[in-house]
Amino acid sequence: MFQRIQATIRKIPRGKVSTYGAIARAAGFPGAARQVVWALHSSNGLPWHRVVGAGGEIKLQGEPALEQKLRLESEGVSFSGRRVAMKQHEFHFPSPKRARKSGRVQNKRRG
DNA sequence: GATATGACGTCAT
DNA sequence: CATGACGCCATAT
Repeated sequence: MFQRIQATIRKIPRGKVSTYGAIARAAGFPGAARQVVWALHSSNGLPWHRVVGAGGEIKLQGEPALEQKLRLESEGVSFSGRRVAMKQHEFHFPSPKRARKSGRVQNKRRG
């Protein structure tokens, strides 16, 4: 479980951020945003600072909140007041769509 | 099993 | 935008 979530969090590249819900979904646990938190609590080498709340809002408080903002800015992430510029840094996880190995296109329907 | 907790998300006021 | 309420799920006691 956490292993899956942690792996998902690690996929977040630098200069990008994601939300608890999105991570949970990408990990395969829609609605398990709280579990993402637990995964973060696990003292691992996870890029926790790249995880923010819905709308790019930093859910931390006090010093940790400042730390995350500092770390993100250090990666080139811009802020809109006290929130992350999601429109520029929201990381979209790769959809689990069956990848076509031979560059084969999917059944394209006449449009 | 029940209760309490937690870096959440969404809706209603 | 701020506050209140509910839903969600694993963990700890």
